[in-house]
Amino acid sequence: MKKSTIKDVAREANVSIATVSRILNNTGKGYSDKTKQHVMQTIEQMGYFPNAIARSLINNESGTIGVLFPAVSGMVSAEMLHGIEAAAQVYGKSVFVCNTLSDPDKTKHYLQLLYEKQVEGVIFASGRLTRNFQKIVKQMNVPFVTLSGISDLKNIPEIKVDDLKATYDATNYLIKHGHTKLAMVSGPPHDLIAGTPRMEGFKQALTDANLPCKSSQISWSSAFYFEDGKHAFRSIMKSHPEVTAIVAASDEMAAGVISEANAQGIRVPEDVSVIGYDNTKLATMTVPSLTTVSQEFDVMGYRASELLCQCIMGEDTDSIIMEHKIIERESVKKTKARGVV
Amino acid sequence: MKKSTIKDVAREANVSIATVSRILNNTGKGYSDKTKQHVMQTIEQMGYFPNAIARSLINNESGTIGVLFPAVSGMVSAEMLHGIEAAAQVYGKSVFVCNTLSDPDKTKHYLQLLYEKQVEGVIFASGRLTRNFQKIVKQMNVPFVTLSGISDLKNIPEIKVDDLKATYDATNYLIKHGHTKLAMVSGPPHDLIAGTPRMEGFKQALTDANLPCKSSQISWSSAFYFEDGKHAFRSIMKSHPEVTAIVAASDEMAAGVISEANAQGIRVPEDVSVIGYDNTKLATMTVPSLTTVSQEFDVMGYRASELLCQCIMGEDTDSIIMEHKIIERESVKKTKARGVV
DNA sequence: CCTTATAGAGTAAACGTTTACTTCATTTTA
DNA sequence: TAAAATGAAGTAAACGTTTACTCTATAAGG
Repeated sequence: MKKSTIKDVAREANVSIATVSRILNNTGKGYSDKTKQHVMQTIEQMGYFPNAIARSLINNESGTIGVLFPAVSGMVSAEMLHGIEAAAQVYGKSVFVCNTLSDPDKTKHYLQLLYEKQVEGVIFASGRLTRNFQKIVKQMNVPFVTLSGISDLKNIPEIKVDDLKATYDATNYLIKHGHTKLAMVSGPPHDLIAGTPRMEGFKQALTDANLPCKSSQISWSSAFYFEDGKHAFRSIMKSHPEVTAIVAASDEMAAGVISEANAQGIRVPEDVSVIGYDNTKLATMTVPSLTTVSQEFDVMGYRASELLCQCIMGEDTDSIIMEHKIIERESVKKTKARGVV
Repeated sequence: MKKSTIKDVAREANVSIATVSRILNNTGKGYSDKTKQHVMQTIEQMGYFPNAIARSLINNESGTIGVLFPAVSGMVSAEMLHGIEAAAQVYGKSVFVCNTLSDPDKTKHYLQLLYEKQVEGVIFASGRLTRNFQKIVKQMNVPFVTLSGISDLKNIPEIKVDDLKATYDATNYLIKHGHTKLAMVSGPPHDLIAGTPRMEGFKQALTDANLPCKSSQISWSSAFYFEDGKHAFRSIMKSHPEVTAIVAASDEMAAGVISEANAQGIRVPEDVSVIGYDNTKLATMTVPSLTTVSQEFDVMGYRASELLCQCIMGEDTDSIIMEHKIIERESVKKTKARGVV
């Protein structure tokens, strides 16, 4: 049973296709109330739905946007995507998801695909938009937005939190609670998104507080996972057993720290305090629950999507630095009063 | 700068659009090697990319599939989506994501949207495809697949694990490890996907082992989250303090159980053993780490997507019951030998 | 050397819409 | 009452492709 088209409707209702089209688009002109009713009725009973592809072709508007993620598995991407989709819906856009696996070839391939599919804009999430992609991005000639990532290209709005500042604040939070022997478990230092800036924030906070700040106070791993946190904390404890507070570059790492501390008979927060980063659901599930820096990923996704849609409509827009805040739970202990928050 | 079309390429290369088209589609006929090279070169230098929308229109193949989730946030959906996208890519399809928020109106709206966008198939994930949707599904006339959900409609292949059997096995695992006083923390009993069958599996295992099985041994909540697990365990401990083992309907709930146990000074697994469900990443992060029933969501997503693409190509296919297995970690204690696994 | 295959390349219709332009009947205006 | 204005409705071109069909020149066959 072939799908019915506007032609079928027109024939069935004894009007021209132009009339049907005008009625469907509610132009308000070009038909009488009577014919409108009649046509609507035939449409209803035929179960006709317009073909969005044909529409796109002539209107030159696909009504779609593309989202590139390194990988959609993982809480962070999931929440972002949720927000992205929600905002897109509001603006009447559909969302194509793409998993680049951080592979430049795959990324380029997806960009081409999105180009061919005539997407009206692209959200580039959690990755680095390098010069490599400049050519295709330029060719596509549609708005791009980076979400929690970085762009080597000019004039691409960004939605992100200020990682440096957030980590600075996290570190400072520990200091304000009386801690003076701090260490950090971090991701890879060459990760310009979540590595470098967070490490930098940690160092600056220490320096500004006139506390010692040696590079050995930072133990980094190749990623931000649970196991990475465990290992990093283990090595910190070897080299700096005097430490009383840890800033972790992700909640997962913080959970790893807690788990390892547990294994070593170190109590959290009595012996060592831990502050996390991300405020994922996980932060509520650890024992003790995690004090952490909140990044509202769903909101970030929403804002990114919103921003993109506004760009698409030709409004001019600007980058958004999301606010962060510290969510206080149970993993940080006040050591001695010292200008408490 | 307008996008260049096949016409522009044709003009530039001094050939007809038909020739360009044939070359692009690699038909192998209708052009000489020389012209092919020449045309490819002009294409390259013009930065031309074919318009997939125009192609779709004439070929009547959109190259897209749609995925409906109650919400893409959350580990489970995220992993599924990852698998879905991966398989779709292999089959050359792009993926539209939709968040229904379990709202029937929204769901219907999305189905219509997907219909208009001419998707070639739909994956209905983690939800119930009710009679409500029968009409539109029929009209769409494209393959549907349910993923970890249920369908009231006939002839819709399903990809799921046998929840009843999996919970039966989980319960049995505890029994085999010498536990005789069991309880369950469950989701809502009217949830036909993850509620009813899991409770049923628990009961059957007890019955088959000739153990007492009163409904008070199951404490259920309205959802499957951490807090739900906490509360449920609390109420179990009130009514059945003798219990030595808990089967939880999700890892999050199990984490809640562990957390609550901790708060009450009950040791896991020494005093009470816990088995989870899902084998999410969370299962490795609890202290102690969770023994749990593995559902490989990414694989499930992949298989669902694969199945759908096969349906699209007209192959006939059948539902897939995924295997489950029990991942042994630290949250279950062997009480006394009794025909151990 | 003439007929017939063959292969390169072009023409134009089709896909399902939208929309500028036209036609025609009815109403308004002077 | 004739001219002008209005509004309903139709005609056909356009969007960027694919493809069946056609045309022409060259190669093959007798």
